[in-house]
Amino acid sequence: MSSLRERRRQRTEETIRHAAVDLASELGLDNVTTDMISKAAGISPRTFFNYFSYKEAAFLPPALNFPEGDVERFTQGTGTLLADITSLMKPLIDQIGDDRDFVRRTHEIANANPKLLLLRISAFHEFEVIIAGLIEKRLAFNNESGDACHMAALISASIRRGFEVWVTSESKSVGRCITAKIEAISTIFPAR
Amino acid sequence: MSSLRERRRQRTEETIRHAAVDLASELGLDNVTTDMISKAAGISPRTFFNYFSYKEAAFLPPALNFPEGDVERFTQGTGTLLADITSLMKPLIDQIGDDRDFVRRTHEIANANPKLLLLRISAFHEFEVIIAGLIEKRLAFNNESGDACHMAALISASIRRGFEVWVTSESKSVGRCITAKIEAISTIFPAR
DNA sequence: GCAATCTTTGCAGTAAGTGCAATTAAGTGG
DNA sequence: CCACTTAATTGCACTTACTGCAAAGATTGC
Repeated sequence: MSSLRERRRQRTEETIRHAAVDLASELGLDNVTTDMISKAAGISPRTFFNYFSYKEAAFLPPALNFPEGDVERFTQGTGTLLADITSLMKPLIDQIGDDRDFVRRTHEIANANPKLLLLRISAFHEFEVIIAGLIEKRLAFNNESGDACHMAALISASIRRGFEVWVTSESKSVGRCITAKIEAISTIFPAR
Repeated sequence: MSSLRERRRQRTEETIRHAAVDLASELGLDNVTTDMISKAAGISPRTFFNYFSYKEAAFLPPALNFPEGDVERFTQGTGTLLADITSLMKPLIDQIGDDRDFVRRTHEIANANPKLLLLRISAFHEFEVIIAGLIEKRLAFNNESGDACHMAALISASIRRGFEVWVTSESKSVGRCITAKIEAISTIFPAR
């Protein structure tokens, strides 16, 4: 479909994000206003709210999406649950990208700001609910029993921790940090 | 220590809470302002913020506290983990109280309001972090191994679901709903 | 290059939340 | 009962987030 328009839009969004994070890294989120961000990004204050429906949204990662078909592949999968979850996560993890420094700075900003931290936490929770739904579908498809909600809780907790390890350390890639934590589940959770 | 002062304070807080919930049940949280709540509660708009640091706080349950000594009893406990968790939860559950209708109304308000829902979710998450800390201590005390974080994820998910069942159904008590969900963990989680 | 469509912007307005200083109420010690 | 301390309530002015609307500017498809 569109092209110039869409690219401009994405570029502007990036510009705003970076202006926001730069300012908040320096001054703390509480001392940064949407006016300051707008000025730094070279847009009008009103335009900020065309891109982000609330101030904090500029500091949150953009929504991740499963690629076409991956969801079906998972819900109808026949491998072990943990292996199939790991495959399902791979493309999502790739969307997090390689800009580790930027992610880390947003993480630091969030850790210093209760409101933003809360938004991150609830994003993880929403994710957990989605996973629970997928596992439920999968169990039904395979005529298996089990508490999808519990499994999702374990998986989501693992991913959250893997992500945290990645952000606060230097070495391994996101993918390796997260898959390591997911694998660790199998020690207390019967393989399926 | 104080007496009249403290009782007055608690009474005012209750009055505000009820005024807030009454209005929001009727009109939806978005259509209720702090000015409206203040007027309904018979206080000045400024006083509202002496009691609640943000509007939504008036719709959240007051913080629950473990009774003196219960934490130590748990971290040094020798029963099965799930049984001891259940005992630890009992007094907290009692603090939720018997005013099921009121709780249900706050629940309905939250379900219709993303911002409030998010605050509830993160309250559960904070709770999960606390539980993880306690389990970690307990494992260390008993020289046992295990991933406290995973166990806490399971327990917190169970409590959350038990609570939800209670709120959305009619029959059983909070305590029974929650303990039932905690017990269900043992089917996928080795007893300790 | 014209018409439809989307984006940006300015402006005016609502409501949340804060800091401060004055007033009023409660607790305490004599 | 009276001073004195301490806490609670309030009014006021102010900042900031966020919205609706309508006008102006840019993009696109034809």
